[in-house]
Amino acid sequence: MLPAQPNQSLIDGLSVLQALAGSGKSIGSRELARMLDMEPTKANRLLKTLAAIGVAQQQPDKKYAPGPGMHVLSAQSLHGSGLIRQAVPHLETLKAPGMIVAMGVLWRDKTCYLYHANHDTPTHVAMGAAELYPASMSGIGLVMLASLQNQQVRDLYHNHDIAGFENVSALIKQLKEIREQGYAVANPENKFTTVALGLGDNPTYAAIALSSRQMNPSQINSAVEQLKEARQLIKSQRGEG
Amino acid sequence: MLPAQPNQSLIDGLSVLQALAGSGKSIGSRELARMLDMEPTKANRLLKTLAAIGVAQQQPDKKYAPGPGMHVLSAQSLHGSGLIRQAVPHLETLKAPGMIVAMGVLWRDKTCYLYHANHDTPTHVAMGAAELYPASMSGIGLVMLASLQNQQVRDLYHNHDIAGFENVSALIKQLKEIREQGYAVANPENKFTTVALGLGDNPTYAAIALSSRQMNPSQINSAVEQLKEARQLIKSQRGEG
DNA sequence: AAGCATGTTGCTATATTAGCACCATCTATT
DNA sequence: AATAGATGGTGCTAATATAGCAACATGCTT
Repeated sequence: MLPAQPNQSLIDGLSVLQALAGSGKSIGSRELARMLDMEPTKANRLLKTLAAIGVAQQQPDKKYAPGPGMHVLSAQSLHGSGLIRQAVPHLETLKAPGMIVAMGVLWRDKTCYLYHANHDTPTHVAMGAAELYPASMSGIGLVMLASLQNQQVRDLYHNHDIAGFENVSALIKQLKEIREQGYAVANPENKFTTVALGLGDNPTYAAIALSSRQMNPSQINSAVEQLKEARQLIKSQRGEG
Repeated sequence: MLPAQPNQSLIDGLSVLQALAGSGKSIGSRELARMLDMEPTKANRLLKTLAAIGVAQQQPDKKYAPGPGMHVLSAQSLHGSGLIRQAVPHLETLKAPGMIVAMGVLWRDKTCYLYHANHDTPTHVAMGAAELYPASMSGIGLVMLASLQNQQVRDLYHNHDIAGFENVSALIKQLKEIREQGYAVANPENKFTTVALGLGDNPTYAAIALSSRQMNPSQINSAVEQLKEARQLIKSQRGEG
């Protein structure tokens, strides 16, 4: 919830930072202003401020790219939360041919993968995933959505379409089911089945998932058990157990 | 350089974000205010703003911890720059018993390691390094400092002690040498020898290094050659070659 | 050369933040 | 149980920093 006196400049600045980090290439200030529907002067000043503190850097062609500070931020947050360090070893034991192992968080109405691997993906590629996928169509996203209150979900999708669902009520109905059974099953495109489980309660800070070609009920059960075991191991390593 | 109209709120907000990411534990607003020498109301409002957009999250005890947005930022910047993805495979080939392989960037007057491994460090641990070390005492830091202009170095250490050097002039003298020979050799504590090489020119965005117990001149040469080879491979993969 | 897009700045009305005083809540101490 | 101190959080108004127009310099394309 917003404080009594939210800092709008910080919010805008971080939008710019996100856009810069997510774009994957260098970007000019007016171009970015259009992307974010922002006044160009403002975008320019925010970018230049980010560049001054090293989080962005300005290239010879005057466009802006992520700077060393962004890597520092990234490395420190990876390290600081300990999530990756503690979870990855256990995720790697779940690897198997034909099976995708993933960990992710909810970002607005998207799932952001922090780890995404099949059995032969090298670790550094798995960790560099960062793909964004509609939350309502991913197992991880559904589990994370289920950890929110219904009103928060309604706000999130206020005036937006929900990929894979007719309307908010249909989504909320499925979230109720997920809360009851404690895990989510998703079938995007009816080709892959994903089973997902949340990590941590209040707040659920991330979720882990197993995915493979069309699973039958007994395979789903087995995936749930594997995920529960991994969750337990991660929990105890994080000192929550 | 700062723009005509820098955004102070954004600068302060990112200091808070950095502190939060770097602290490794949850932190209260007054505590953080003291750390950053900031007025407590301000710190509180910045933190709550960060929490509202998901970059921080408030825990049941009301303290603040890094939130999912920070992981998103981290994952996107890791992925977006491509640095890790493109460099790590080549760094891993440099691994050898007794040898430390590292990649890092300059952050203010510190070296921040993005990758730090000996021959048996698992990749996900190597990538979660994020240690901060005085730049003037690390090979990577010296190489990155050498890529700055002397005046920038002076500004950086204005009114600060320089670990390992008597004064700025002594440091600048060594930087000159590094620029001439194209690589840095550091001997912190006279126990380990580190050889480091910069990646990219104008700007030098990162540096790579090999480190082991006391190297003799021929070992240093061999390390330089290995690093040059790795740099060439990384460059061409990044499309700079 | 002309036209257009871009990065950047100066300027001032305006919206936003700073920071004090204050409240509610929690914990530790008496 | 009462008290003292710390904390997270808010309301208020003076003081300040930002918004956004207009404008300039520069580079690219036609």
